[in-house]
Amino acid sequence: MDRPLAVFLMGPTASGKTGVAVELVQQLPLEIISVDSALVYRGMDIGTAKPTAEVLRAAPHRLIDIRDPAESYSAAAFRADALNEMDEIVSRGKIPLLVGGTMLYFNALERGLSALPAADPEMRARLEAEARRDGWQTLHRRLEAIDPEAAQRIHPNDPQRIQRALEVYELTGESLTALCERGRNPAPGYRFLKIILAPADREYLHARIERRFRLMVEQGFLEEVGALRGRGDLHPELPAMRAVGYRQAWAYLDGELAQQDWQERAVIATRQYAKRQLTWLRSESDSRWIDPVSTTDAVAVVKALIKAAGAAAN
RNA sequence: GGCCAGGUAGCUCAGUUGGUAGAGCAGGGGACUGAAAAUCCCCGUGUCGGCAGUUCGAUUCUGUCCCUGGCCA
Repeated sequence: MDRPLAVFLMGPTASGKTGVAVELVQQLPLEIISVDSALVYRGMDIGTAKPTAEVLRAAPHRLIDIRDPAESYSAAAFRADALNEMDEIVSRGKIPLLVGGTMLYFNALERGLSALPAADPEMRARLEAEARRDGWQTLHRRLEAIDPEAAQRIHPNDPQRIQRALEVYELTGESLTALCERGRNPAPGYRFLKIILAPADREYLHARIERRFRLMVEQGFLEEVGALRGRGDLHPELPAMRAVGYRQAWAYLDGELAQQDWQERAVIATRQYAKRQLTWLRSESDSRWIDPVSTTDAVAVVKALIKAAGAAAN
């Protein structure tokens, strides 16, 4: 028997992915898995444009609300979780529909990750402290001695990657480059149908982003962030609180951003996020692009693609 | 109406002792292996408000007009 089909529905933020996915599950034997690093967090609903409870009842999404905002998630955790969910869906005779905008997660799922150690909060804190004392440039020079290739690849101004490369070495005694050269996870036992939903017109996307953000504010986005902040155990450095919009709202509540500024900054951050997503999407070769603007019925097109891919299996 | 301060990149501004100008932000392109809605890298020609004058040469000096803000009537 052939490998089971799994469908990717990828796209930048505010491209209408959720709407299409919700319609699809009502018409085809699909089950949705969310591919989104922010939707995993409970209590982050408005600012992440999480589907409403009502929508989720009609079209359940897996891998939503699986973490507290104080926790972190990761590409590796996503890969494992997604593969579990996919197997489960297939065992019930359905097709997994992976919908989202976190391209690293799609990438990790499809192409796998190398055998690297998980993030180690203590090690990171230590490296952070060293960086505060000596500067990241110094740590970058240290990386150069340990792993010249990684140092070549990683810019001296990129603290996150310098930290990760050093963390990997400290934890394993082997360089990031050496570990990566040993390859990645074997390809998952699925056939992937990769669909990209993205408007070609950037102006149009920007307008949608802006409109959607205003809606979020009307729906009480600021109150949502206020409640999170009011918990007392969260802080702006957490992965969850660094999310687009949340970061700016938090800064406003802290008095670091003027009232008239935080909203504009949040919209700007969203646009820039969409741009990064599009950069990633452009490098996807074996995908089918659908422009929701010029396509009269995107749902019908996607549906036909899935049917064709399903038929190809038999 | 008078006086003052401005009019330079999409925005906020710097600057040119006269040799046609550059930052931040925005925007665009790119990278991406356990934080990824993250973290980084690269990209700056614009009648220097209009017209006229002085000058080899004016965005820079002069005149005038227009526009914006403030103060005074």
